Amino acid sequence: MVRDKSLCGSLNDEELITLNRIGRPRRLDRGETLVWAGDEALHCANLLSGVLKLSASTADGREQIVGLLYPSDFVGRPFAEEAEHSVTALTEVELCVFPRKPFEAALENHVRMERLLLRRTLAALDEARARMLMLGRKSAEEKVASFLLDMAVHLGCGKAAETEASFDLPLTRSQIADVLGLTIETVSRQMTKLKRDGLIGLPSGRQVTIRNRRALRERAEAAA
Amino acid sequence: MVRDKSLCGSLNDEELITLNRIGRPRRLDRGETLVWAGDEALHCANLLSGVLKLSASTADGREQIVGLLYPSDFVGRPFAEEAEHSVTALTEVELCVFPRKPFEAALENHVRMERLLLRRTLAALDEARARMLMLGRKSAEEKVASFLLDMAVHLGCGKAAETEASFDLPLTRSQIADVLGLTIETVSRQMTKLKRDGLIGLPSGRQVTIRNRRALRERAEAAA
DNA sequence: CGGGCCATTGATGCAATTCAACAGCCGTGG
DNA sequence: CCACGGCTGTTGAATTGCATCAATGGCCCG
Repeated sequence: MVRDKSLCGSLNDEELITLNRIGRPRRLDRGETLVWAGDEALHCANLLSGVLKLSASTADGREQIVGLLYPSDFVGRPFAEEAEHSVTALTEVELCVFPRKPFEAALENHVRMERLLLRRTLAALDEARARMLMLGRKSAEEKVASFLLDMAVHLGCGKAAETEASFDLPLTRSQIADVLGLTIETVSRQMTKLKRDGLIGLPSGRQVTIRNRRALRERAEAAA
Repeated sequence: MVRDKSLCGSLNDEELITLNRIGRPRRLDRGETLVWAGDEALHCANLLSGVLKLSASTADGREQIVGLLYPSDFVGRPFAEEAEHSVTALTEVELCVFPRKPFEAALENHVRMERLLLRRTLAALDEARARMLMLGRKSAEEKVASFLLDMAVHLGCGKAAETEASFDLPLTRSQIADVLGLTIETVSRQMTKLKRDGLIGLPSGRQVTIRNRRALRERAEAAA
């Protein structure tokens, strides 16, 4: 099913053979990191299952998560010698890893792959920019509300328009804070506020139930 | 000189002919906007001279500038029916505009153009993510210092390592605030602080002199 | 049972926003 | 020519949203 949307998917047989020749499966445990920012960029990959975080940090250790990757997402940065961001598993993760150089060569030889990657990169750029609006201009409450709605969508509890939805957050409070540019405490406080107001339920640590999607969307304000 | 780095540049003659057939020159005055967020995405373009801002805003009107475009940068979003961001001229601007559909067709037929666009998009994504770190994790002073250093680079006063550099900001204080996720007043205060401390000079409204690049870099903290 | 994590909650502090006043600059039109 | 209003930028005072500091409880695992 991942194959349908992934870079490997929607390739023809010949292209698939090429990719398979250079790709190797790999598993990561929760917390393991595949790439460290600043290291030589040796690999690209396709995410098959699980969730990855893409993070950057300041010289003095402040961290910002600059992207979350879900199954079928592309991992890595072709054409760069050095990795700009760290890539770390938030859950157990399965990848299909390609050494970067051969992968780049494959891109050159298979126009459809390159085309596909271009479209994904353009989409990723749109998403990054939407996040810039959130980081720069939203309040803590708006950030947390948007985040929860986002998670619901990505974890598959998205579409069911106005029914309740429950899911398990793959992130700790601290990681959520790093996504939103806040602190642990503020995230926690905003979540209990949303709970007090009946918009969400927090049965246990990582579990979230969206009780009133419409109202939550209102608190997320801003442009979708 | 723009041709050297632009999408049109580094194309061969046959490709150039194709582009020229579909592209038309266009001029924008300071403040004119080429594309409105939410409108149908009709055009792509190459920026020949001047500076453009790319901006997003919340439902209630808060604005965030999500990117600045300089000569030779690519403008627009191929393969999207609707524009996600507004594109507005910060200075007088010259563009080479392509209707989106024909441009997409040209991409399909000219692999090297597509390849070039992919690399640029990947670079833009890196830059957007660097900005996310800034928006989420830097203090007002760090933001302003980084911004000024950035501007120096983009306006060509960049390289001259440790000499003084002067330039004219193409942005008003309010626009700088929209880049940094701050308010006008905070930007103004931080700039006069940097001036008081002797790191920069502010001869007149829009003019800036970088007096001590090294110290300014220290205040910008974080990762470059 | 004890020691890590993780999350929540309260008290306090501070950086940035908000509200407000004012000065310089410019073009317009009396 | 100068008076005027609009726009940009600076500065001050008050306010506040979020960070910081600190304490506590739950949970898992050794």
